[in-house]
Amino acid sequence: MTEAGPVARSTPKARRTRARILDSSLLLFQEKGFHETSMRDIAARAGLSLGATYYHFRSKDDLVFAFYARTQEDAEREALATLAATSNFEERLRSLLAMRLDHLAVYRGFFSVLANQALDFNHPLSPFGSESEPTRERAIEIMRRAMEGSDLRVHETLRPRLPLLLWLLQMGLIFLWVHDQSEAQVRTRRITDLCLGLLTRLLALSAAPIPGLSRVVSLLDQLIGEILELGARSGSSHEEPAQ
Amino acid sequence: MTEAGPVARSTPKARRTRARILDSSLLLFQEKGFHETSMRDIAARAGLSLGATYYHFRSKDDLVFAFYARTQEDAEREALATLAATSNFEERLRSLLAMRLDHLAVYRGFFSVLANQALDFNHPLSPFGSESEPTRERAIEIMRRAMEGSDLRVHETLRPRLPLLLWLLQMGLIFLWVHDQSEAQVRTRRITDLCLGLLTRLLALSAAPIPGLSRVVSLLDQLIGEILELGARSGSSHEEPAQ
DNA sequence: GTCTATAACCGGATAGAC
DNA sequence: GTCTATCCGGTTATAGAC
Repeated sequence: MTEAGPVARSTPKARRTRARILDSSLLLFQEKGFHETSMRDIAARAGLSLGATYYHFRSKDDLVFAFYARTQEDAEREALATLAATSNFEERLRSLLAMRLDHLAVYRGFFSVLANQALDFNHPLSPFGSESEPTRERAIEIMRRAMEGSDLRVHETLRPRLPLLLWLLQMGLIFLWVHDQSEAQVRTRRITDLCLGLLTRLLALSAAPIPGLSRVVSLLDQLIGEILELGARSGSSHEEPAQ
Repeated sequence: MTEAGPVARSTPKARRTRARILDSSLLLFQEKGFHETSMRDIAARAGLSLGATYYHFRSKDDLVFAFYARTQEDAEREALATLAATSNFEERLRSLLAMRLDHLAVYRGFFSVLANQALDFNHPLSPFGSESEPTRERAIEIMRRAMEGSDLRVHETLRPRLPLLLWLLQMGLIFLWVHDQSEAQVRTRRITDLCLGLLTRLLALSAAPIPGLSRVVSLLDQLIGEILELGARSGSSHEEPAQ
């Protein structure tokens, strides 16, 4: 697959034009929605021809992809600051999740379109797809940092899985938030709280001496492993750690 | 919103034409894939004009929807027979899940398209959306029957939630299966087994006298409740049981 | 080589005549 | 119920200006 981002190599002028197109499209998406905004609209708003727009962004989806990258960078900076505030794991996670949603709030309207294609792993736009890997890895790294040096208690088997799972939780919450029709998305806020309470209790329970539990933890660990391997070509469960 | 299924009210002739279009489209989807098949192709194969095709199916997606409903009816018959074979809950569920996948196997190739839009609750095609409610309710009812008269043990608070959750589990497995790149989708089979083992153990644990557990169960119950209410307009958590 | 504009193409969807 | 003609919007081809 070829370059995902810019078609043109970053000339100073090209960069400015690119930014202008992106800004125009985001405005239009907010005003009219994603589907309702045509590439012709975007080109017009940016004061360009349709062809020129396609010179800078290879597709309409590509605009969204560029937007992704832009917000992730912003979020990252704020996240690290948040972690310094407390070593309580639940608190850290709560801040992280709240911050992320606050950050995306302006775009919630057209974000729903993203959510649709998110689960198509092959779609270049998907946060789970290979094209998003760098962005995704950075987001997961944030979760690792949140665990690091916190008071988190959890069964040791699950610990290495946790950063990814926490990121998945975050994605899930974003997904719910996008679909949340309640006023000011209060429902998502309640759901987040419930999840946090549940999560910390379950993690704590996972470290407790309960008969039959180690089997459950082991099954869970295997399950996660299998699911992560789903996209790989072969069918055996034990393969060499291929790159 | 207007009628989802047939545009025309079932004239005997209309029904036959409709079936012919649906058959043609399924063949083409299997041969060439969903995206690669145009409505013009389908019309031609069915020996109709484009306009006539749109008279019977309001959109390309609607074809998939019709297909979905068709398989559901078949699956239902087989499911009830399966339940009679054993009263062991895990066994029942295992058969049900395996059967559903076997049933869909022929269409796995283009089913991935379904999976994409499945999570857009507003999309008429989504199994979670309001348009699919009748089909969905029937599928959930199957799960209720699987629990009924089985040896299932579970915390009483969770019992009423379970049919829906089991259906969700099934949907999740179908989703994974669609994306499963392993040979003959063996990975999905392993995942199904792991899920079943995990599920029965967790359900059993939920009924066990473990300190702190009732709080976890209650949180989980609330969480599920909130998520189910997500699409509703208002924001309070306690509303009258509206129709 | 960097950028822009015009004119198509293609496929989903609709209008309106018969 | 079925047709033909058309719209609309994402995308591509291409020609050429700076």
